[in-house]
Amino acid sequence: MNKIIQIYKTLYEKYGTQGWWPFIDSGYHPSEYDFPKNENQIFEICLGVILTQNTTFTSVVKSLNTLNAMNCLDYKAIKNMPLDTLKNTIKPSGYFNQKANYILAFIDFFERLEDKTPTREELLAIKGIGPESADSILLYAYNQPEFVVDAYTKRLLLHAGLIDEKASYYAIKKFMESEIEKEVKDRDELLICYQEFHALIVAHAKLFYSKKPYGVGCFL
DNA sequence: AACCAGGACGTGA
DNA sequence: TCACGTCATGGT
Repeated sequence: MNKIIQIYKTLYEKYGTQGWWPFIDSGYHPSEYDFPKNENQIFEICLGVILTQNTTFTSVVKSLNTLNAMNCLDYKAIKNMPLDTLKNTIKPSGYFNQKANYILAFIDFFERLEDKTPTREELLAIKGIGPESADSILLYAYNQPEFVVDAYTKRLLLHAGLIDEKASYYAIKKFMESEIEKEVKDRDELLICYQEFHALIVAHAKLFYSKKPYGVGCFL
């Protein structure tokens, strides 16, 4: 058993299943993996992914709640909103000028997609969708086994001495995927592992890797 | 008051 | 390719 799997098991035993991705009406869904249930939930995840870029999810929830109260938590309604109204609604999530346009660009793509699963390259071609957002969308909205790397992941792995300071997003992603796939062979099991692992890293890092010096008190 | 948040883009070297 | 500035609100 390699170190990455050891870290996963330790975090899983400590914090349990995280139930990502959370929805506005039903919240987190620990130990339930039959998600998303419908197209609306797929879009809600994608919307949340864009809004949470470099922003706390509690700020994103404010924006999503407001949209929900306006009966605008779906792509058709958002597409028909005046741009200034959309910007105002998502203002608590920060970068509202950029994110409003990112959301509209994603909706254009989403409409053409029908019910197909997008590729990573297609997602990366959308303005506002970078590596982490593409992987988050694939992992949580489309149940594709793509490991998500975020600032917390890099911090944790750096502190554990498992990666180099200047390791790229893609290098870290492939490192994690190859280590995990050495142990997890079943595709469904792999998907759940990727989904839980990223969520567990965020849960753990919020406690030990959000303020400098990073990693103080970390038991890994 | 400074720092960080479930990053991405545009620019210049 | 990559380092750097910019985008913006909100919590600690």
